[in-house]
Amino acid sequence: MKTSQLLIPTLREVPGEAETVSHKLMLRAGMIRKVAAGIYTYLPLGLRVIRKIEQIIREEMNQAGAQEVLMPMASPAELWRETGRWDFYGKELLRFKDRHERDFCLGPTHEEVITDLFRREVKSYRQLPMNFYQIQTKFRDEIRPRFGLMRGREFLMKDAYSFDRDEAGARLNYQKMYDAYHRIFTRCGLTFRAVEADTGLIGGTSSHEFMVLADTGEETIVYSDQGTYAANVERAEVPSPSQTEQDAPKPLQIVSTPNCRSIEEVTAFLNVSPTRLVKTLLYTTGKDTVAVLVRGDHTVNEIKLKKALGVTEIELAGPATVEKATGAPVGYAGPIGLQGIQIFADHAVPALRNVIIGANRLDTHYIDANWERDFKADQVLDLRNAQAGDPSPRQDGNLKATKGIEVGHVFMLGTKYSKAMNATFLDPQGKECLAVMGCYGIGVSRSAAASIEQNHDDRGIIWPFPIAPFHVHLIPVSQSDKTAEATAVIYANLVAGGFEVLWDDREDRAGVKFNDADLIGAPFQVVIGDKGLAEGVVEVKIRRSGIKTRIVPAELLPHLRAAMPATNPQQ
RNA sequence: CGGGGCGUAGCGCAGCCCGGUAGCGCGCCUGCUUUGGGAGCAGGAUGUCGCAGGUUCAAAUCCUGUCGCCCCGACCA
Repeated sequence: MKTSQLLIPTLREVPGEAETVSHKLMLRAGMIRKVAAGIYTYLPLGLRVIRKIEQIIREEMNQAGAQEVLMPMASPAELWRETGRWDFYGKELLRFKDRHERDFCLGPTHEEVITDLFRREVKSYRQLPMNFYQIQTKFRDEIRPRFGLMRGREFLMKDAYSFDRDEAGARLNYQKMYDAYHRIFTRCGLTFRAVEADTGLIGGTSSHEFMVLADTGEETIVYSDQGTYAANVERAEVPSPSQTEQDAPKPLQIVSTPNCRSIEEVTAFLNVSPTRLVKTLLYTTGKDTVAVLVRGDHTVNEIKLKKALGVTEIELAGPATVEKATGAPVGYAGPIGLQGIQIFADHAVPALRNVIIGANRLDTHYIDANWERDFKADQVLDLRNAQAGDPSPRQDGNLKATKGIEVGHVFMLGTKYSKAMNATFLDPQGKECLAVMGCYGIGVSRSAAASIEQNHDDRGIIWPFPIAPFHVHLIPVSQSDKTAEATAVIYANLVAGGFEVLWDDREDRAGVKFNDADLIGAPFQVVIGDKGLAEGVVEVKIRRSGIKTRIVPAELLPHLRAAMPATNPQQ
């Protein structure tokens, strides 16, 4: 295809709205343009990448026995009320009324719609298992859309839903999807890792996330340095300490700690390590206030805390609440003498001896406080985030931490939705049984962005071959008939050879074309000019390595085919 | 929603503090030259200064309101 037939508005300067590499490069390469916050138009180059990823997904989903459907974007409130998610989903669910004042929403996910289809149309165990998927635009009214396609409000997602006769069947489907996801992301040229994950708003019994490893990722994942354990920190279990500190308890003392509100200030003032402190954080659940104790160098895992409290919303208490509960300003809360509120302690806390804690009084802390003797908690649980250096919960070494971008998520749903919506089938005995479900998502547009995060340099994008918008960027650098003719012949040959070729037929200078080609990131560049042709050669550049090879046009096709592996990232 | 910031030409920005009728770079258009890594010269077009009120002889500039966008936190493919 010629560039003159395509809208590819490359940008020399970086638009001010972009922060991350993928966002900047997608805008600069003319792949996307913003329409509203978190809402984008895909221009021809962007769409071609999306279609490539979709195609890989389709092939692997079909291969894994799933069937493609397409559900509506808008769905009626009744379905969502059946599962309770009309209320539970919150503001992220974009709602509207039709002309008859009936409530609708734009689908953020489609469990309700597919389960409704299933219960209407599937009656017998003979029809099971079934796995439906679609590739469709989702809408989630994100609190804060950002990073371009990375976190849009409108985005493309592949979602699949499996229905099985029993748990064992559901596990089999889950495994099939898990394996298919591995193949999909591998084919997309992504470096990724599957990790244990929290189930969030979708619910269900267990899940894995597929994380593209990138420093700009919004998720933190931990993995064992010797074994196979890997999990999102949201989810990662922290084993209870294997032993208690053996130091002899010293007498409790009260000390003045002027202007020491933070862990940093207290540790600096008293010249101790943060591990010697226990911090007391106050959370509100909307109606109650609770105190949470964690070691000074640990952080509270709010998901674990929510589960412990059996609530869906918690918030760090504001200054007024803290003062009311502790009688002191923020920074001096402690468990000793704390009246009328429940105290939760992370299980690292009881193993400590002679710790420093807030005294519920301005500019004052206790030192050498001891568990049981001086303070205790109503409950002791795993309440903190795992961090690098912690022992793996599978006893297979220690944890390391890294950042990831969530591009896929597989869930075992169990009967959560089939029960709520009465999605049943008849078993061989004629008995009504609930379908056992699973659901499986892939962020299609996010995967494109994630790939750029992993595959770029300071000149632009470096597409892995399978998802590149074009395979070859043809660059005629001389404005002569000779070059024009040679380019036309080479273009025809490459296309006949199965390559997707972008032919830069603009009358721009060579430098402009070279720069745009590097920015757009096709795996191969083929440069054709009078100088080379005089010697009977054209120049092939591999975008990833930058290696240039002079080659006779007749050898071009076999040369490119042989060089294809060099265009992909090494795993 | 809480905290911070920004809306001036297609893009990136200056001008605002201290009101006097809008500018720079890139891009775009025309011509000539140039043509293998973002060309040179000459000429040209483009703005209801986000929107609405208010103050003033006069508002991009001061005041009030409002909308949009970006960044930091809670949500998620």
